[in-house]
Amino acid sequence: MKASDREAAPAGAARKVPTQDRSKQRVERILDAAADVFAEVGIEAATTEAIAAKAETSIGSLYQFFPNKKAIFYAIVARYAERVRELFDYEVAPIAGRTWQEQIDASIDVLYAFHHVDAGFRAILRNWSSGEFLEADDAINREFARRTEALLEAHAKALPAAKRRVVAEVLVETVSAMLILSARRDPEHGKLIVAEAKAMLHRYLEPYSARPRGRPKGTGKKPAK
Amino acid sequence: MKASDREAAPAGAARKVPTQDRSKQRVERILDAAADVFAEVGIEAATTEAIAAKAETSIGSLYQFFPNKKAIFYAIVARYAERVRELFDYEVAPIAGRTWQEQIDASIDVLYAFHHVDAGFRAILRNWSSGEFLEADDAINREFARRTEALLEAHAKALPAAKRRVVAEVLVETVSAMLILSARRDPEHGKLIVAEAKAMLHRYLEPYSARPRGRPKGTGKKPAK
DNA sequence: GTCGAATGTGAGGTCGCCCTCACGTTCCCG
DNA sequence: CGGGAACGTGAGGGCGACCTCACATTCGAC
Repeated sequence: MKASDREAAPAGAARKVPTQDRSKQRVERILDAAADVFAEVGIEAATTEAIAAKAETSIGSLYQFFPNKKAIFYAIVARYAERVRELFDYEVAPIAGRTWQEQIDASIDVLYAFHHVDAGFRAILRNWSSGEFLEADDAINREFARRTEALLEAHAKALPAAKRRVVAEVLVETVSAMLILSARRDPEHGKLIVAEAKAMLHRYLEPYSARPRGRPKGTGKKPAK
Repeated sequence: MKASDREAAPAGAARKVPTQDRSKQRVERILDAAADVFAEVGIEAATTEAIAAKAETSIGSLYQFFPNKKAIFYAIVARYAERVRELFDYEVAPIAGRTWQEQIDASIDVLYAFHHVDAGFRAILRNWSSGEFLEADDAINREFARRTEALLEAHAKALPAAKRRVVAEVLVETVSAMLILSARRDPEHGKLIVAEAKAMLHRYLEPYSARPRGRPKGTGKKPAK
């Protein structure tokens, strides 16, 4: 990807949309391969030839469905964003009977597993370079943050509405950073990091949490204020 | 920078070292220009021609002192690492009479200012792509973490030695993430983020801090354990 | 002032990468 | 089974980026 591509096709310019099953699968294979290649060598250094090769198809096919490399990138981002949305809606949604600490821990565990299942994900999510791509990263995290705000509204009764946005941003960005850090270390140490991150967030959010007095689980210590 | 550069000169291969003042200044100008260009368009998309143009010199001169683009990149990383070391040694070092909370706040403020003074810094520090460059980023943060460990040893008496490394890593990575996030937002909102980050770290570190009982500033609540 | 070394220059060689296009293959509908 | 549409292929055009090299300029010691 060269600097001069800056003004290339907007996102998914005029191209065939696959109608047959065969080609739908091919498109999926291309996306999978692209995610792998991006993760391995970086987005800019990834070549369409390498992607096609890994997808076991020809460049011609690749360019039949994607107008250019950028479009492939954005298609992957869209796919990830969709997965993240689903994850949030089905896995991170609050479960009745959980304490908010358990809720946090469970959410982090879910995201941790997601990061580790799809090696491309964590690479794509953060490890790109120029401003244009950072936009996409930020967009995903903003979406995260928006949904986190909703969770805060439900759970963190002691948190004034005006501060919700900042707190949500800080939370999302911290969790992202911790998961990425943890993925960079060996699994054992990575788990320590995740555990420590959980502890940090517990202590951070404690003053914001609604505190129905006299919970049986409580340690007996009083809330900070 | 193409994928095939992977095996290029190790870092600073055989090249003239500047002996005259004129050329020393030129090398500095090239590094400054390169930092700017990297920050603007990303590392991979940056071209040696653009760097030379911004440094108001010719490509020929550039290649007289640097064997290839990678070498320029690593020279910048080394320069930044050096500045960060100095920052840590002279600005983040503990000051007698400060509470540990004040120490944290002051350190973050110093790093915040550093990030904002040198626009290239924050861009370089995180926004690069392929694995090779991530190495360099991680290396800098490991160095940060090592020095933070030393600070923890001095300040966080309640923190067992075995946990120091994880805590230092979590701290460094969190601060990095928060500063980068804050730089992505407009300055006003950015300051809110920094303030919130400080609050988070205060609460996080509280149980680890040495707690000479009966401090006048204390809220009276007992540490979590 | 003289001369050799250090430094500066930029047109152009070379190469890798993006993407096209003309042609071959598979699918599907009646 | 026939024909048209969808799909698949890969050699190669074109372009831009890295880096070289032959030559020009400046520096500094004597």
